[in-house]
Amino acid sequence: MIRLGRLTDYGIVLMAHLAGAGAGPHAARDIAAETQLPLPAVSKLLKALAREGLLTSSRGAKGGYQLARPAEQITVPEMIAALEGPIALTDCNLHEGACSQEPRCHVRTPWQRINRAVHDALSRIRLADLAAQGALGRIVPLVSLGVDTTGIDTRPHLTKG
Amino acid sequence: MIRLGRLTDYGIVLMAHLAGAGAGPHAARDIAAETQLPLPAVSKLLKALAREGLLTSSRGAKGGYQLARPAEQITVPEMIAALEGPIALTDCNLHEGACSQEPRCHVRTPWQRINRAVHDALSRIRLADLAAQGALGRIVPLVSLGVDTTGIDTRPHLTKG
DNA sequence: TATTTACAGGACCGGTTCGGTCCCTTATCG
DNA sequence: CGATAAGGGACCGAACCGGTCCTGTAAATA
Repeated sequence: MIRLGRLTDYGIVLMAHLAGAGAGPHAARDIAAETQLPLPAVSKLLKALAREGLLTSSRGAKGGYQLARPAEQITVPEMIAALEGPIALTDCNLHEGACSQEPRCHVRTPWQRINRAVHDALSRIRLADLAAQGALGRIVPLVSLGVDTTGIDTRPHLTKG
Repeated sequence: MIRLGRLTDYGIVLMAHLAGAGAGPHAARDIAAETQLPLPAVSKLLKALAREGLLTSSRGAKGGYQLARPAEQITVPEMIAALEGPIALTDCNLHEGACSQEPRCHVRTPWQRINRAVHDALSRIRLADLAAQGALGRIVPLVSLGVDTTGIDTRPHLTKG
């Protein structure tokens, strides 16, 4: 179902939290407490985000993490790429020659278009959009957003047989 | 990196193959041979696709599978949903109350928008587009499609530390 | 009607990945 | 110099996924 790893989800929550918080450095411990996420995971994620250049870190007492750029200049694919590597729905989009039958595959080129479509769609959403405090805690059913929910079954079907 | 399961990839290849092949029923055995995919996997996938209504099956001698609808009327999200369940990047997009901290989560609503963006982008691509024989075996570098390949690293970063 | 063909459904297994945790080192502030 | 906090790496258990096999059932043909 095209899932994102849970850690990646967490990571984006952390980024959104930092975007909403004040400017100074925020300690991993505090961030974990405020977002109610497990500290070790938060620590690992912040480290990765800093290594990839989305956050800046300062060590020592009074240290912590903060956004490397304003939230308006950070896109969703950037964050995903920082945590999971680049967006690639299939292997053959990534490694040339990963698939043994690339030469005879009719579907490879279209897959690249699909990949691009997803990437473009995500690129239009910026961190600032996620951090908007507007609907704090408001739970909106999918239907009201125009998402197609017909025939939704929730479970993968391959496992059924 | 937002991956699709390999079986799902296979499944779409199968669909594309059927879209390109003639109208009569095609046996799983033949399809496996023509696509060079392992028969057991092909069998499982065709079964699932038939159960979900994307293919029709006929049993017995001369039996096999064929598209339930013309390829122009089958979209990518339909196929993905048939094999992996509905498109949902995070759990909270699916099950109401799946996440313990839904009430205080600032990011849930934006995630739904992201999800919808992906879904819409994919909906514009139909099976007929994938089956187009035009560029048979042609390998096109990502760059020429306008895909952003800057700083691509290929590996997930979380595992690094 | 007997036989062959081919789908239907379920059970099973091994490997990989992922989520989660802990340790030690390094740098900064007071 | 001591307390604080990030940096980096190793490690483990559990879940998921890809892959395989076996038995049952329906249809067509001779």
